[in-house]
Amino acid sequence: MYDAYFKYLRNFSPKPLTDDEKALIMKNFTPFRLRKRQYSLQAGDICKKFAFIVKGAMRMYTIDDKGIEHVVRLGIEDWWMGDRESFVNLSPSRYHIDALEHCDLLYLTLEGANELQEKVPAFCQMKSILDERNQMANHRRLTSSISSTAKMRYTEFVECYPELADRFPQHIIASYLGINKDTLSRVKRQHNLK
Amino acid sequence: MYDAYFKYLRNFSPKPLTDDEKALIMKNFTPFRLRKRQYSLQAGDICKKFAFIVKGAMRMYTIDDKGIEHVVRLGIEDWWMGDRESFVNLSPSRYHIDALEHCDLLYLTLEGANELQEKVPAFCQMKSILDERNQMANHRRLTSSISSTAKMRYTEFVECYPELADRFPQHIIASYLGINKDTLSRVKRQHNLK
DNA sequence: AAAGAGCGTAGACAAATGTCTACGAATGTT
DNA sequence: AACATTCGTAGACATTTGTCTACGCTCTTT
Repeated sequence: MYDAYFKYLRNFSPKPLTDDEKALIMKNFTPFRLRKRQYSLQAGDICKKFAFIVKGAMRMYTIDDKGIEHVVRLGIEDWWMGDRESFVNLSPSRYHIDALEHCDLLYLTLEGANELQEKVPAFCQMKSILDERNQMANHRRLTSSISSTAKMRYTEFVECYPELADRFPQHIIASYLGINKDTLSRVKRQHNLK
Repeated sequence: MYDAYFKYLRNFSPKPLTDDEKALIMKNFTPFRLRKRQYSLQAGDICKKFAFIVKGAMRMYTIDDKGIEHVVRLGIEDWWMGDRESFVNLSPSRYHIDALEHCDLLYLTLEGANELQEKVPAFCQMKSILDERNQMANHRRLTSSISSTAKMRYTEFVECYPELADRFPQHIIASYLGINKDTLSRVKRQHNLK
């Protein structure tokens, strides 16, 4: 389990981890197996653990007044999943997180994250790089959501995240893109004809 | 000019600045007066300076293939304005930034930012808090853009940023919200009737 | 005062997207 | 094998949003 994370860390810092660092990581990451359809977080609860996805597929979403689900984030292997706002501020989350496939996770608490950030440079490095990337990705998603049609948004999504496009069911992707599942179906049909 | 920024910093760190710190800030921030309709950044250029707005109102936007402007960010007193991706990566920006009113700015270069981050704890503190906040604000904006109608988006916007709502012309706000200016006009009309 | 630019509003129409219902294929469950 | 569930597709229709044109108001500039 932990090897997946050690390997992942090498993407951010080429320097090999010391044994002490590995021990710290193993101490602070708790392996967890989340079964399909099981919740990792329920809206109203505080997000006390951030998940590193070793294997599987997850989503984070809200449910609005009309009972409609809106997918806010998707994640598969090597992605992180959690409600950052709730995690950092210890505030109740507005989001649900659940598994769309059986998942192998490594759970990290806030204290764990803080300790690793202090004592494991590679982790700190990872965090700051991810923060930057995340910020840019969100920004791009926002721009495209504001200025593009449904068809363009879907095309961009497939180009940008091909792994996600065939991993998640279509209605989930539609929700992620902020469009109706029927609309997405239509868009794909018209797209194929050209 | 600098006093505005010193005062602003106190929101992030109560500890008063030392004279050395003040000197460092004054060394790295360049005052600049940007007149109405003047550009601070043109798409294609590298964003070499980040602006702290002492006074005035600015916007950042793209122009798409059809020549339509899409406002990505708005800013007034005590806000920052710049294309972070371009600024950090020294990559050409896709955005324009200009002034909607006469502006008094404090310009900061990347080197300046790095020096301040190293040597002025209050600045570093400010940056990390702003990063967090910015991330959350973007996330909220994204969620609302994906899951809300035009009317709801406008209502949320007014609640969240009343200062912006009456400071910027309506067609700019419409663009910021990702809706047509005519649609926003309609939405407001219907809103007032209820 | 005159002319022009910027801005908000309005209405008619077009296009995009949402809603609803139904169906069939694939999959999982018993 | 029988059954229920999930998922994608399709078409008819409603609603929302965009497009275009026109008008009037305000402000600036001349």
